[in-house]
Amino acid sequence: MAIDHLDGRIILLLAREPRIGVLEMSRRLGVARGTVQARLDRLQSNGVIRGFGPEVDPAALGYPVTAFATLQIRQGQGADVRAHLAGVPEVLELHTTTGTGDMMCRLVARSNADLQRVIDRVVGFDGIVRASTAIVMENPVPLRIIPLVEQAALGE
Amino acid sequence: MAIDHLDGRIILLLAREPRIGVLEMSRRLGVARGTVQARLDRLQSNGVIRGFGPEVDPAALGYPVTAFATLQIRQGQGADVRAHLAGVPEVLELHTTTGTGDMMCRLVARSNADLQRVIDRVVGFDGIVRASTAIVMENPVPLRIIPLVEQAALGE
DNA sequence: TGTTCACTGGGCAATGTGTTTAGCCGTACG
DNA sequence: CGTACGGCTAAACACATTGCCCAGTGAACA
Repeated sequence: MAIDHLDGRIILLLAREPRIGVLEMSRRLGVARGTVQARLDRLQSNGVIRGFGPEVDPAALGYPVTAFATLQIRQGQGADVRAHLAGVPEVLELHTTTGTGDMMCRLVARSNADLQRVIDRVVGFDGIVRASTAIVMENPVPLRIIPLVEQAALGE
Repeated sequence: MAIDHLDGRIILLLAREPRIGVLEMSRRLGVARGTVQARLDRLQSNGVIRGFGPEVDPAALGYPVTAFATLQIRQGQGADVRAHLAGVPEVLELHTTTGTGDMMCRLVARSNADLQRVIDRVVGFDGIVRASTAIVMENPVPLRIIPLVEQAALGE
């Protein structure tokens, strides 16, 4: 579960040049091909590397507006609300949280006007008592993992 | 910028089996290899597909706790705060938003106790006036893009 | 001491890649 | 009405990479 320095370098290399092959990696890292292959297999079966899915940009798909919505749920309706939200394509992510809200989700929309439609669809469900939305203006730090990988690879 | 049905199928296929090659894709989709190659190149230069970086699970790396923090920033300190937060490895993501808070970030930590350390580090900066944190308990809908791709591919 | 494990370095056949070619077809445009 | 263009197909080629095998080595450990 803990990763060592070589694992870290493999992930970092993969993050920088995803299309790179195992052979080229072994050359760059100065280790045998079999080693890289074994490490990669282990990282994947460990669950450290979940996959290599394409990173799709919602904005390029025509959904340039992102927002976060905090939802308050009627007691005992949690499961229904989850199923409802999972059925809305514009809901990219959903978490249940502690704090003032009960759930928090990430939404995208085609425009600010379209966001209204999305929100209506999200909250137009019986189990949801209240929603408060924050529209994202800028994204100074896009979702990243590399600094954490570096930390984990060095620290351990 | 808009994607058609074939683009959608390529992305979907890639999302399901990321390690698949261009040749195998062309076989499954029933089109020529050159077509798939051309589409993929276009999707990437379009920015629709940003890359194929490995998806790393913070939990498997030893950071099982996720939280969202809403930050209030002292006027005019935005740039400094961004730089500060970008330097914290446990800050996975940062947005500036409308609404009650000025910024919103996603944090990870090794434990609830460790989260305290992370938050202290995050808010231990002059430009940050106030922070309120919501700890994630469950993640019923992990970050996803496929439903949106399907929608974009069919609707357009 | 003996065993296990990770890594090395090599070899092999099979497969995929990058790239180019030519031909086909529908469409937009002069 | 004809033509030029863009997207797709199909095939070819040299080349690199993959998946898989093996034997040997060194370190950790019982």
